[in-house]
Amino acid sequence: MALDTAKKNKQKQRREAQRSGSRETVELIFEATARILAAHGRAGLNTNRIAEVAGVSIGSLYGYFPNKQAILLAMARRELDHLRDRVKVALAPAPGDSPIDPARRAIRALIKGYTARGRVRRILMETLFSMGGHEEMARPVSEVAELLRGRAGDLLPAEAPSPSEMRLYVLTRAVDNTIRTASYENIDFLHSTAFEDELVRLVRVYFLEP
Amino acid sequence: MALDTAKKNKQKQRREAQRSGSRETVELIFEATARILAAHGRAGLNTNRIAEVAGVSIGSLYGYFPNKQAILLAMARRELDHLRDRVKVALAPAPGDSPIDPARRAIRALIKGYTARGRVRRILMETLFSMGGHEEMARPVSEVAELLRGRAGDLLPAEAPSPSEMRLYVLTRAVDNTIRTASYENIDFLHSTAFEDELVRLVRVYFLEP
Amino acid sequence: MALDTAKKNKQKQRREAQRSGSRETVELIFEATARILAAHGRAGLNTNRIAEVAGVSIGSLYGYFPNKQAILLAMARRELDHLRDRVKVALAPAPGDSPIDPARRAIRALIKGYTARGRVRRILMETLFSMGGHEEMARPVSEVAELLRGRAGDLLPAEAPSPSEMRLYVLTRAVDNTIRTASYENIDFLHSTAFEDELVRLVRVYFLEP
Amino acid sequence: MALDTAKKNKQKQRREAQRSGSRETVELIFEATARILAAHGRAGLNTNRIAEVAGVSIGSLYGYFPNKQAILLAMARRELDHLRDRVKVALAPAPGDSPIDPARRAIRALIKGYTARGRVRRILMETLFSMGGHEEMARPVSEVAELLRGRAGDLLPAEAPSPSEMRLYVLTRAVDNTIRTASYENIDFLHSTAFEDELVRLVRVYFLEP
DNA sequence: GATGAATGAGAATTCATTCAT
DNA sequence: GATGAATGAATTCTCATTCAT
Repeated sequence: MALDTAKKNKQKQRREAQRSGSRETVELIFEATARILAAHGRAGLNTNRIAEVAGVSIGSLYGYFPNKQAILLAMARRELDHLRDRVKVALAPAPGDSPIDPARRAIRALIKGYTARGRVRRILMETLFSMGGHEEMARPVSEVAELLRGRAGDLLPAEAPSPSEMRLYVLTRAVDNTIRTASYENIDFLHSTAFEDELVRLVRVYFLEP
Repeated sequence: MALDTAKKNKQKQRREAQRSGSRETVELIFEATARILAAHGRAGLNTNRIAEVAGVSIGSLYGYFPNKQAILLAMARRELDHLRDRVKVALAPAPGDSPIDPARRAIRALIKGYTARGRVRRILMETLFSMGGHEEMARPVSEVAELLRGRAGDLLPAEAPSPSEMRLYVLTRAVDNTIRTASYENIDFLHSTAFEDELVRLVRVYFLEP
Repeated sequence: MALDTAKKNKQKQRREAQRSGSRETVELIFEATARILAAHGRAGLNTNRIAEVAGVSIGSLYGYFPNKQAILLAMARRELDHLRDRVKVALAPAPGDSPIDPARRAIRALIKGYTARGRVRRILMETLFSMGGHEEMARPVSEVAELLRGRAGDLLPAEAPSPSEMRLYVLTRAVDNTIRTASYENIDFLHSTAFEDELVRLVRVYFLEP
Repeated sequence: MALDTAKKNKQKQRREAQRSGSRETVELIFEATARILAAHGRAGLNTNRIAEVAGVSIGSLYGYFPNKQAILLAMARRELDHLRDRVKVALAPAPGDSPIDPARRAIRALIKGYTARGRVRRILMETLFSMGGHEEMARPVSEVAELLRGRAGDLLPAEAPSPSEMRLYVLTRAVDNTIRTASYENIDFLHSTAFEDELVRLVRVYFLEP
């Protein structure tokens, strides 16, 4: 279903209504959705169930979200933003950093982030994905790539070539996707230092070599 | 419906597949499914529509597949196998190959493979994915990794270290997923030589550097 | 569907019965079901038809009952309870009773009860039956047998032997089933005094003779 | 398994060719139906399954029976006739019989008959029943009643009143139905001598007392 | 704003039966 | 007669969404 079919024309009586109730109700809905997703998968998710688990009336739920997709979408975006934030924090320069340290911290953040709430995360991403949210999914990684581009001077040795946009594209996607896939496959070395080292090595040689 | 909630306990008394006209009917069903998926997405797909477009009765359709999921699953597997086969062919040694040539050919095959039937492919993969087919999705890539492991002697210079299993894991996933994501995002340089070169470089430096 | 193949594993997230308008809606559904059963038999009964005749949406119907069987079951139980109540009332001691009078009244109640709504009753009992409700069907008769056991002192002459459990079993089933069968066969003497007398005699001689 | 079965079906199409193919096929169909009924109940029965289990093609099945009901009906009639025959044999005078002995033998035959193939029997009877076969179901009992009527002189003491038609009706139904119900309820004293004695007593007092 | 009963289009699936081979 | 692939009407049940209170 195309994104543009949502009845956005409806007056959004939600926004932040009373500040207190609104915020909490949305949170209850998110939590309920996550719980159902974790326990019963996407096929087991329906709005009536969400409302029930959230302890909110179905009517209220529709006061906060125009339709079911919107709930999943909002959650997906939030998830995406959280992880992006953590990666950005990891990439921030720290006193005593060697050039590769930020990369290592970012990789760690990704591994941790992708592992947490695995099933729910995956379903949310699929939802976003199947709604045509490709750009949206790519956005956090793009932002990180952009960040790296700006900090290339700091992160790379003077003699290293300034990375092209495409190179940053490939590198960020390679790292991000490899970790994501590994977490989905639930490989046994996912949390090993060796795996982290291997990814760090990928970054190092790919960036530094001519 | 998730696999774990499937009604497996139901009596499977359906007349077994492999009727006489099997081949063609199955093909008709696959084609119809692909066409509907391309035109209306996963949400627009229903068995009655498939049967109608395929020019087959709904009863017949259920003579060949036990349920809707099974159709998608079979298609997903086929898709996976096709691409894996193309990659394997690409990796086969050819006279006059330089060490990196097989990799380049494989990368080309992947780019071409992921681009073809993009939307349908994606939906099929999501289906497989959401049914817990993680292992299954990983299988083709694993097979390729295994193949590379066996041919390391041919492909790598004598002085290069024999790649560990983990290194092969990271490399194959990095390449595969980067191309996949790029095709989903439909980036503009997807079919450029520069992109291909960049990926070839990824393989080269990652394998050859210490 | 037999009880043992029922899909119990399905998520029962249906909004629980006892909605506000419950009483009337349930009644409408029961009436519609009875009407259809009477006119078209069990094979002519389907949930859409029930909803239509009841003037209720199909969705509402499923808000009150989890499936078609449940409707039939609830009706069967109610039918069973009604008749049992009538028989119990008939068995209650009345001033000026001769020892056999309660039995005669009970027999009358049974004949009347089994005759009313004949076809519908029969189908309901078959349903209950075919779902393994043997115990349930036997319950009302058992209760009556128990009641009789408790009142044996009142009902039997002092010199009569206190009836064994088995004797009560045989007697209650004999009477109940004979009337039931007669009503199904629709024999012509069903409402004759002679038939009633014959059954009364059965009770009398069976209880009083050594 | 599936393919194996299919092939076996094919090659077995020969075996007993001309001979009493008809007779045996019908038997195979009956057996298959009984087996399915026993294992999966009426809801689990469908013509394709019958054909499969019987090792007969669905087309053949329809060569022997015009529709599904007809199969059940024929089986029900056969079942009914079997039991009636056994009861008749039991009632036949035997040298050294006391007046009540035939009744006792008949009761034994009924208990045994109703216990055997319990579930299948029940479903067959329900089917016959729900198709309006009340008369048919009553026929065997009526025949027995008629037989008893003809033999009243032998069976009853000279001073006993000749039983009226209605009396025979009540007695035969009382005995038959009580045993039937007891077998459905699967009561624990079903096969006890006490139960048999109780029923014999029912017959005795009901017939002999004024 | 909240509630939750009601709605009903729509989807999956079944299975008795036919008929060309 | 036998075969079994094909048929498709019919049925159950779901669930996103609405709206009167």
